Amino acid sequence: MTKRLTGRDTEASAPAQGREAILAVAKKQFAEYGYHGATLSKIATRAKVCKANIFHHFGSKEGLYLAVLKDYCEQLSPLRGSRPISAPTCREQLRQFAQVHLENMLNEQGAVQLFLRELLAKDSLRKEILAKGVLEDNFSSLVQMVREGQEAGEIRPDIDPAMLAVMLLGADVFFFMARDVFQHFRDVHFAEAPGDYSKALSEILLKGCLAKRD
Amino acid sequence: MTKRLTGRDTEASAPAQGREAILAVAKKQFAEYGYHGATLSKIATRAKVCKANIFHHFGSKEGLYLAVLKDYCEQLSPLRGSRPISAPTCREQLRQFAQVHLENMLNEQGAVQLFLRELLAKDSLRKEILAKGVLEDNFSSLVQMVREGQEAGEIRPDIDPAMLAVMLLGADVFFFMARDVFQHFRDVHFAEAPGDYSKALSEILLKGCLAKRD
Amino acid sequence: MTKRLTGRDTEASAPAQGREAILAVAKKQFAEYGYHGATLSKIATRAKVCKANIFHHFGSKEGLYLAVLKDYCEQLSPLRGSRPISAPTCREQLRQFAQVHLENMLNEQGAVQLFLRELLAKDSLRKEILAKGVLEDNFSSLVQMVREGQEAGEIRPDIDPAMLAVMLLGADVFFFMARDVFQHFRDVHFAEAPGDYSKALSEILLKGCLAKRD
Amino acid sequence: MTKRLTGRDTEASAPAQGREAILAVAKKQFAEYGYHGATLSKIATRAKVCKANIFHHFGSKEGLYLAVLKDYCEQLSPLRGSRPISAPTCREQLRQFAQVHLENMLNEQGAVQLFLRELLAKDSLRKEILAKGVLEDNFSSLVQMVREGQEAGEIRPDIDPAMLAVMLLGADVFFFMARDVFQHFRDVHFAEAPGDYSKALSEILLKGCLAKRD
DNA sequence: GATGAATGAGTGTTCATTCAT
DNA sequence: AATGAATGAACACTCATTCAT
Repeated sequence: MTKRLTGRDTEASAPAQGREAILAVAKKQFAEYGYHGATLSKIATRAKVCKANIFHHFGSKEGLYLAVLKDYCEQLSPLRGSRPISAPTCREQLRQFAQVHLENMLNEQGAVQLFLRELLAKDSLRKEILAKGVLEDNFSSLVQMVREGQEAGEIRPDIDPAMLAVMLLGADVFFFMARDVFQHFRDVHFAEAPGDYSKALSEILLKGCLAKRD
Repeated sequence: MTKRLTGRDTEASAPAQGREAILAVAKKQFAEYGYHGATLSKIATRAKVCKANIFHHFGSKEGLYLAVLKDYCEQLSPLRGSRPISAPTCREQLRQFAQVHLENMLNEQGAVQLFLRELLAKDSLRKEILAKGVLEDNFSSLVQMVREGQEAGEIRPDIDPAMLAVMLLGADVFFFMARDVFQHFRDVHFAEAPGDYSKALSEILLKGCLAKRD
Repeated sequence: MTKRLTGRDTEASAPAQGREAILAVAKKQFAEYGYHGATLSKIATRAKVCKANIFHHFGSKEGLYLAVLKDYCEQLSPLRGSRPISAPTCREQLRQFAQVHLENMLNEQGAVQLFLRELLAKDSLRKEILAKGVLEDNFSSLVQMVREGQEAGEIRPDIDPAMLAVMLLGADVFFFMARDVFQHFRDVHFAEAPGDYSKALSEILLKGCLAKRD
Repeated sequence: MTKRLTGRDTEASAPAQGREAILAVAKKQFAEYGYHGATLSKIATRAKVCKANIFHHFGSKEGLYLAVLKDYCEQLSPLRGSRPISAPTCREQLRQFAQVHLENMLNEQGAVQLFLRELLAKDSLRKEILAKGVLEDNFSSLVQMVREGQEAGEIRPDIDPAMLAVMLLGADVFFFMARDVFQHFRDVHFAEAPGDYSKALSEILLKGCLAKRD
């Protein structure tokens, strides 16, 4: 009775309380400053809870970080299905995938930032488990997609499907990381237009850049 | 006469002294653990100098970090010319570039790790100045290369040169970041063969992945 | 029940705990060695608390110092009333004031030492706020006292009341500061007799030193 | 030949060099911040010399401080004679002394600040030796002056000459210390007029504040 | 006479963590 | 579930000092 209902807090940006408030703030902090750069004091302050309360809920900084990681995972995984890839031809599927994937990354900046940082770390403890879990989803979807395209005779059979997948994902990751810097390059016109970027990307992936020689 | 010969230090990884010793250790530590993860105590211990000496030479942790960044920059920039790209056709130049660029990244893992981490940070102070300086070198080389290919009629004129550059660099960056994870993907066969990766990469960039329809 | 009785701590100099223990030690240290001469390590050790605990309670060295200053203020202010000045004639009131004021200073050596040091500093931030608060109390009491004496025709009307106040307070301050040195002056006989000092002081203030010429 | 003549540097405020430059800066710093508040790094920087050079000339911080103290002493002692006290009557001599003494203090703020700080310290090592040396000069002059006045029947014989001396010096010391604070007291009109202060001071000392009763 | 490099002990401060309540 | 007090270890940084040149 004395306890307030906290059920609907997840919807919208209503100020969560207790455990959830901590988690929400921690996600931001870890994403922005990395594991070592983030501090429990700051997280506690911003979440308007006592520092000791963090330990009550998460046991340790490491524990909190893992909870953040897990939360980000759950937040990321279902997204792939948010706008289902469905098109008759493989080339069209790839175009859609390129578009949707980049959109998702930009919608989940915190999660992506954290994962990429994890990739750069040397621990390899969490790196394998987590990054693999997130990457593999997208990766095997793509590979499967390409394989079907090859079986349908649409994609060249001498193409390594994994290679294609890496190129698409890599282009998106690089865009995500360097978009701030791109804005200061005069040769770049797509810095603020992810849609155009995705289109041009899939175009080159499909047709290559060589002029047709006849 | 009274001065000790330190000549051979430059050659191998012989223990440098004073300022250089600190810088060398700091480069490793910052690359491995990031700015916040690295500690001056550890750096001092490993460099076999007094902690206070770091401040004598670099003023502050920030100062040391900037010196490291600057040093990595100078170490990275001239690399582009280390194995000069020279081939009659543009497609061959791109193939060479893909190869050399990835090799360079793998040879300078510390520098690259640091730069990528910097890209993920929010400072934008160092990000712009440094990442721009390093990225732009490779970037504009590539763009120029593609432009010439277009003028020679070798590359499709409707291709955005910057787009091609981003795809190539992005694929390399992504390979660099995720290679550890790749090793655990069964679909991936190039994880430990950067040479093959570069070849397949440029192949797709040039010809695309679509089957020829005639 | 489970809570320990701490009641008697206030009475004597029993070892206070936590915040109060720190404050008590800090007051001594700052008074004895000044702001820069005092160190938090020493304060923590003597207060038998962890150094970090000081920051938990006071935020910073500056914060602790200000708390000390504030505490000394409250300790000093009510003293004026401790032995209320009450006498029919103004001359008697002045005699009493001279006596009581010097006694108070000698009873609160720590506070006085700190205040005088603060007067010699250049901050002017704390100087104004604090010294003013403490000085003004005594100062305006004296001025008011003299004014009433003038209205009653007891004190010469051409006397500046503020001047008289400064002379009385100044003589006490100087005695406080130099009493150690006075002991080695053969001409001085009042060094260890503050009572005599106060008496002689008010005598001269009232009657002057000139021989009566008639 | 290669060495510049440094002889006349002492005159005027020409930028001294080496030892003298250090001493000049150290005097300011010690006076302003006290022994613990002043740092050799700052002194070295401001004197535009190497920190190690300070040790070359003065051996240690303590050594430098003592040199400063000695220098201030020499600077202060002869001042009493700068404007010789000479008047037929004792009362006039006292008036002159009050005036000259306060002037001297205000002209030598650094020295005075340092000495007063020393008086507040607990070392009593230097306190006795130095403060005594400086104080005693003024003190015994005054006492002697008063004694002669008493012998000449000008000063009341029941006055303790030391007491009169302490009151005069104390009033000046207090003015020196609190003059910044005085400016914010509405009752005080002499804060920026040391001349008036000295006059009023000697007036009260001589004649007292009581109204003439007949 | 003067400097730059180097140092050990110490500074104030912050860290993640624990505990009693 | 939540808090304030407390802690030890570590943090970046400054101190006065030394030494070879």
